[in-house]
Amino acid sequence: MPPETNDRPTAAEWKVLKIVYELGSCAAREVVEQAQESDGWSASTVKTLLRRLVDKGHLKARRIGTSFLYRPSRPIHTELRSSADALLERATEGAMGPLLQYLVKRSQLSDEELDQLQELIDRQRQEGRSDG
Amino acid sequence: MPPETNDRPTAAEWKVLKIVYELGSCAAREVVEQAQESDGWSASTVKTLLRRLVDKGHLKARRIGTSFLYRPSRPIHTELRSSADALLERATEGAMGPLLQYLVKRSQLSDEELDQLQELIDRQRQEGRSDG
DNA sequence: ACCAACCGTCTACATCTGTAGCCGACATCG
DNA sequence: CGATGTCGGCTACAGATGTAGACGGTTGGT
Repeated sequence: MPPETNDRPTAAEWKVLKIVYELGSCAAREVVEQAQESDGWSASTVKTLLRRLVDKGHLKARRIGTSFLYRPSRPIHTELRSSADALLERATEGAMGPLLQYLVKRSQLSDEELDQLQELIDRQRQEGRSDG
Repeated sequence: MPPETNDRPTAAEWKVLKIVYELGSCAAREVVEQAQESDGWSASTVKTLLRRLVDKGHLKARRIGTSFLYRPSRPIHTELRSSADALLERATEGAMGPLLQYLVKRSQLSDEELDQLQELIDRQRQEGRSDG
């Protein structure tokens, strides 16, 4: 099993990575179009970023005739957790509470998601009690 | 008022920035000590990072005799929100729910923080209803 | 068979990052 | 006053990043 590279995507790479996540499985051209619209990048730029993402292991490229079909190597949750970890490392004692409030506010969660978060919070209270 | 530079701290810079946040207001030497312990960085490296953080506007340096007293330019929440924004930009539709669960789990919030988050969630439900 | 459109590859290059050595100024201990 | 330790400043430099042009192969039309 080719090891999951752990080199994180850079900011620019994340933009195209996100596009691929949204498109699912796609050709370079589709990504180029999207990126051109949203960021004004040239085709070359996008192609370079796609290549680097493949090199780093975030994308898989499957050859189809003359071109490639790109798709994410891992579920987006895995990638996002990696970004989230950076946040956890940066937060000082007591900073996560307010930060999470900020995130929840801006996330516009659905009722269902709010319910799930709610349940998790209840569970956390339990654990907190029994844990010290 | 000198404008808040919007150049975000890099990963390495964040490490020393965090140390300064934890120490409050401190001399370079204290930061160097901490960083040496936690990351094995040379004094030079830490000094470079401090300087860059000052250049970018994340730290203020006040001259005290021959040396400097460093302190954060803004509350850590402001800096963290900036990092959090990156996360929000990266998340695709429906990805924030699970991601927030992950963050809440790893954050080990206090009962008080859990209560506040809870309240916020309740408020969010209200808004969601009236908002569509 | 030829030309246009398209595709991925190679190359380029200014900047930014990570990491650190060396130096001169000042201070501190004798 | 001289030796020694500190401190910030300057310089360095390899590797990562952001951004893109040029090129050669292929394909689809005519």
